[in-house]
Amino acid sequence: MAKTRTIGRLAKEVGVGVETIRFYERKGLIKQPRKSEGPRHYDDRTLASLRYLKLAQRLGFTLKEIQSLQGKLTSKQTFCASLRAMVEDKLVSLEREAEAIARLKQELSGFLQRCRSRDPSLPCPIVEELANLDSAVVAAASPRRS
Amino acid sequence: MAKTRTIGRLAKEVGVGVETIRFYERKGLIKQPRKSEGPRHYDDRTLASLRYLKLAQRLGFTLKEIQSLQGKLTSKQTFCASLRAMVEDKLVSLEREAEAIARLKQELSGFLQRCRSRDPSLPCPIVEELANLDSAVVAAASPRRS
DNA sequence: CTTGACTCCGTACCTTAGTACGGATGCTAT
DNA sequence: ATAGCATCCGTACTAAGGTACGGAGTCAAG
Repeated sequence: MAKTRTIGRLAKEVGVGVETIRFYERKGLIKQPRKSEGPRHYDDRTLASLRYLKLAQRLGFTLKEIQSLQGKLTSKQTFCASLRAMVEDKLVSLEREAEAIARLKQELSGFLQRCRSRDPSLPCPIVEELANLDSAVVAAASPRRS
Repeated sequence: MAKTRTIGRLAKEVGVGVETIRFYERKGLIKQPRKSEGPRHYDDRTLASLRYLKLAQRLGFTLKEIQSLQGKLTSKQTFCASLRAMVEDKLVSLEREAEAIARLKQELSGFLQRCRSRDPSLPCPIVEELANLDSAVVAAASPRRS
């Protein structure tokens, strides 16, 4: 039940690299087993911590956020409240991100639309548009000295 | 018409820092005016290049993409084609990003839902869920030595 | 004539999440 | 006993897009 493993096996079990585990240790995200003459041995708690970390990461939390949440682990109550607050914040910021992406998609689609639905005998309107904006670009595109 | 300005005024006109302009110069994104005894003078072309760069950035292009597009500036034709290809790629990746964000929102909402709609006398189900996953976390939350 | 603002230039630093390197030592299988 | 991995540990590097710092020179106003 209380299995232990070396860092290499732990890495394989969690699906990360050995260097990644060392990196998490340095960051204080997981604890390092005490030194004991030769290779360190990682217990099930550390394995679980790592899995938890990876889950949180998959849910969009940064390592910093995960760490600050670990700092809230004084009681289940405060942990639950902090976790909920964090998830709520994350949802808000995801909403904002989604909106920004939608706006960009709109803008780029319009761009393409104008480019595709042009008179093929005329130059691309987008290029012309940029041309007005950026005479340097145009000069480079059709070199004629100024 | 052919106004010139020092780096500080250029920065203000475009709304970036002086250091940022130097950074773009080092990256080869805008050209540096030739040295002329004392402060360099930036012309309207450079101003336009910067505005163009900032527009492209606002549309979600990285500096690297912007640079590679500048490399395509041999003719309006190839420029137009490259630009269109890039915008199309960007739309595809935005679509993927939007989907990923939607999935995350789903997952996090479900999380909150389960946490909110619980029997208030029982412990938070999410915390319990994490508990099963991470005995180390729980041990830290309600310390009782193992 | 000196203070303050501006410029020039190189270099270092920041964030995020790792990855890579290199030498020393330890473990394992033949 | 020795070849060949694995581990330990510190340091440096990556991408992206800048930001900051330090010293030196220049310019205009008061």
